[in-house]
Amino acid sequence: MPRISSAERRSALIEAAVRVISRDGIQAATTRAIVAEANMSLASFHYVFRSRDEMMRELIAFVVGAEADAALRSIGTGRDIRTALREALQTYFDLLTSAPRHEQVMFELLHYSLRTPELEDLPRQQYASYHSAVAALLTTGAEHGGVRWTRPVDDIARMIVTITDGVTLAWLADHDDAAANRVLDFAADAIAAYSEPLPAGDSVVPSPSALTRPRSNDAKEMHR
Amino acid sequence: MPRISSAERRSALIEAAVRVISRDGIQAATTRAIVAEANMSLASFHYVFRSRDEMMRELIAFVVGAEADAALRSIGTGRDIRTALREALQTYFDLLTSAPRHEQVMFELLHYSLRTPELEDLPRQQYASYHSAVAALLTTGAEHGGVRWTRPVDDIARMIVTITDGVTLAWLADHDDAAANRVLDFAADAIAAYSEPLPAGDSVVPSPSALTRPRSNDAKEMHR
DNA sequence: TTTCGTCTGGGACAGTTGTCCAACTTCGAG
DNA sequence: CTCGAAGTTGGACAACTGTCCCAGACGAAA
Repeated sequence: MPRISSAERRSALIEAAVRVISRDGIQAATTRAIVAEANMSLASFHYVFRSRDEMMRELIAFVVGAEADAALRSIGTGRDIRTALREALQTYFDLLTSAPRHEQVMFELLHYSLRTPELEDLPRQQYASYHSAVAALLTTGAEHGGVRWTRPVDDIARMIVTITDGVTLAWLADHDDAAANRVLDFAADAIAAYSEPLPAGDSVVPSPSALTRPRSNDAKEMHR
Repeated sequence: MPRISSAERRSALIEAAVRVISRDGIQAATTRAIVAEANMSLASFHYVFRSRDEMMRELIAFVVGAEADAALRSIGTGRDIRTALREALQTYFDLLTSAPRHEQVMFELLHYSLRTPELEDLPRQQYASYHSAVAALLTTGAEHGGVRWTRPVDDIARMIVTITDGVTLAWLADHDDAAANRVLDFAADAIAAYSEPLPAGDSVVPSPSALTRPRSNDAKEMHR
């Protein structure tokens, strides 16, 4: 087969492993299944990875990073903060229903990490990453909506991650779209209750223009 | 070894399997590990179970039933509904922190079922079981607190399961007791907001003015 | 006591797993 | 062109997996 640099092979194998795990579960992500998916020989695997665990570690870091990035792109465009929240949650839910396997993989990797001593520091980082991504989203959303949070953003971010995790699990189990949407309505109400209008003149962004501002360029440069 | 009836052997093996999974994860629950934990010979396994999958199916049913039972025993004793809710959530959280492996096993079994075609109907039943157990709890709690829910109990039950699942996952990942307690405070507030005093005078408890008042958490000391 | 269905245990089977090796091929620097 | 490093390969290894078979051992009915 073609001659490929070591670094390319690493990422090719990781991407192949992600496909295998999505399709058949983490249990099926054997070295042979992965190299078959990547159209490589078995020996290539241990040429670039010292062990399967080493590859798993890189895979998880890669996939968690991508997940946080995806979250950061889901800014709601609603006029008021409640609508913006609901739309962001809907964006996530649409993502879930259109690619359920992806979120399923996230959970499987989490539990795999929790059971693997060499990876036991990863779950903490994984959730810290989620929380800070959502917190950044909340801060941006509040500025756009001309409100401020009456609780620490970190706490509210954790509430949101809590709810999306819970909704995801239940939906993966019973695929009840309507029930999930009712829970998301509830969540948007409850979270929006922890916001209040900014005192006049105190705002960084003038309220009226924020309300009518087009949504185009906002999400880009906000990377924590 | 002693002569044991087929039924006894079944439950002994299932209990041994639960111990193995708790200790080492579902991927370590091999037939050999299970019979070793139960002090049996390997052949005994296939004498009472046609296959490992058949045992897994029984194990999940057994363990999910026990989980729903445990939920039903966690009725809050608070006078107002908000306090009762918070106490019930605290009971669950104490259970989680004192036996984290148990909830971890629940998730692992869920994901195992989702990936096993012959078991794919189990997750739906599992969550239906959780939801109805919590719904029963909510109905009892409302009667006890002299209130009624302003939304269908089934929806509220789903919200609660959503939140406990989410809190559990995050806590398993980062063991942040304080943050979890703040989320549970939030949940109790938000859920209690969907209750209202019974219209007639048949309420056992005087109208609680603190019903929907957000309350800061009186966090107990947390380790770390 | 004999019989017979129920239980037990050791061992075997074929398949899969992670890891490694020795041999082979390619390629660019000297 | 030479040569050594980098890349590639099929095959092997020992360990482990789920499952099965058969020779027994037990206990109650006959």
